[in-house]
Amino acid sequence: MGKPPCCDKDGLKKGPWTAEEDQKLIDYIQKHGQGRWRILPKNAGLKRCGKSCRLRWTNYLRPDIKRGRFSFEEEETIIQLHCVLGNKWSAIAAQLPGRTDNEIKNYWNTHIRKKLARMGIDPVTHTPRLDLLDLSSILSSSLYHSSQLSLPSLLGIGPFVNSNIQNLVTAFLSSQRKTSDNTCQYLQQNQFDNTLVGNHQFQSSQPIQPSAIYSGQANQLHSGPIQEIQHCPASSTLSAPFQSEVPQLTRAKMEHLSPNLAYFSSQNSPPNLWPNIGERPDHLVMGAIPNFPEFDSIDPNSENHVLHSNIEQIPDFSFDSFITTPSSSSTPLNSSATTTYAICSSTEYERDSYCSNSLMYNIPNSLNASGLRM
DNA sequence: AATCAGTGCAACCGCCGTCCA
DNA sequence: TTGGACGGCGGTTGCACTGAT
Repeated sequence: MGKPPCCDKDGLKKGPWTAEEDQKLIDYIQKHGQGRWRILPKNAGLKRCGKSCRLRWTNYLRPDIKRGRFSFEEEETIIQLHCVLGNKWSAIAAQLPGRTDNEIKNYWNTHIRKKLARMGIDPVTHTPRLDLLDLSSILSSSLYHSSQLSLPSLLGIGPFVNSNIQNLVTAFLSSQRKTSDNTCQYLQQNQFDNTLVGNHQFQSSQPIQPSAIYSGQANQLHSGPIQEIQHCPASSTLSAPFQSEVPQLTRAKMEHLSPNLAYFSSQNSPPNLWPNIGERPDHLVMGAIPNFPEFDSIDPNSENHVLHSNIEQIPDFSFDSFITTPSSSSTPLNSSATTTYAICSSTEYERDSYCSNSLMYNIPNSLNASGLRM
């Protein structure tokens, strides 16, 4: 089936590379540069296929590769980006200088995924496993009787993604629906606002247990600063099919974000996409469409690097694309999954127990100080 | 000391998109 | 327009290593 592997050609070696082969490859690339992988092995005197040479170079021999254990911040970045991008390892790797997509992929599969699974979090959706939770009643109640439903939490990413990721999602949703209903726009703006305000609450008070979100307390989480929305019937905001799928909402298909996020990789000094939550930028006021995705300017005077964009430039996203398949998991949400999040420590053991701050509602200062990250 | 299961990671595989003649 | 070359990507495999028994 299909064309045979390139390495099946006679005489081509497979398997681990020897030091001699490595040196030949390094010497050749230093002399001639990379590329032209098809002819490289022949010219370099290697009995390898070009593809193997390219992989060896990009994943191992490249001089700018950072080896060794992933740092805490790198791990956080991976988790957060994966929450948005999914298995777009190359896009994630673009945000982690010196790390290859292969390395990140391996790290995810061997470390992070297992940790999340241990915690009862679906590593695919980044949400607690909801199988036994009757969210439909929660959500239908929220949709029809409350204006305080947080769209990010509805999407199932709220508790695990910092405010900017939530903003990205909200912005996309806003852009998708902005032309359909002015009153909906009003709602979306409030949702966006709520995200910020809500996170401020989180930061200034105790972290909210994710279990609160998923046990029907979501309405309480955003109480207070949130204004009542009187004019936007749920049906105009969420289509009927959407409502019908609400209990299965798990992960926003944010592959669409990749082109936009890829923008960051072209920057030498990536802007901080994860500003301090809770300190709402002045110009992100009611009535302002959330800025996304061009990120054409960064407020240099603010610790909160505000991302500007022109909403009109957002590509045509299908709202349906944000509604994805249900969780693949069948494990019910358990109590351990909801208590671990609040624990935060720097010890190795606890790190392995997955006390990543990325799972907290309040993003630590260290995250900002790291200069992250996209 | 021997065995075995679990883990981590480099390397491979197959598919896909882009480029260009 | 078409098809081959090329490179990138995500998924998977295989093996070396490690720790438990």
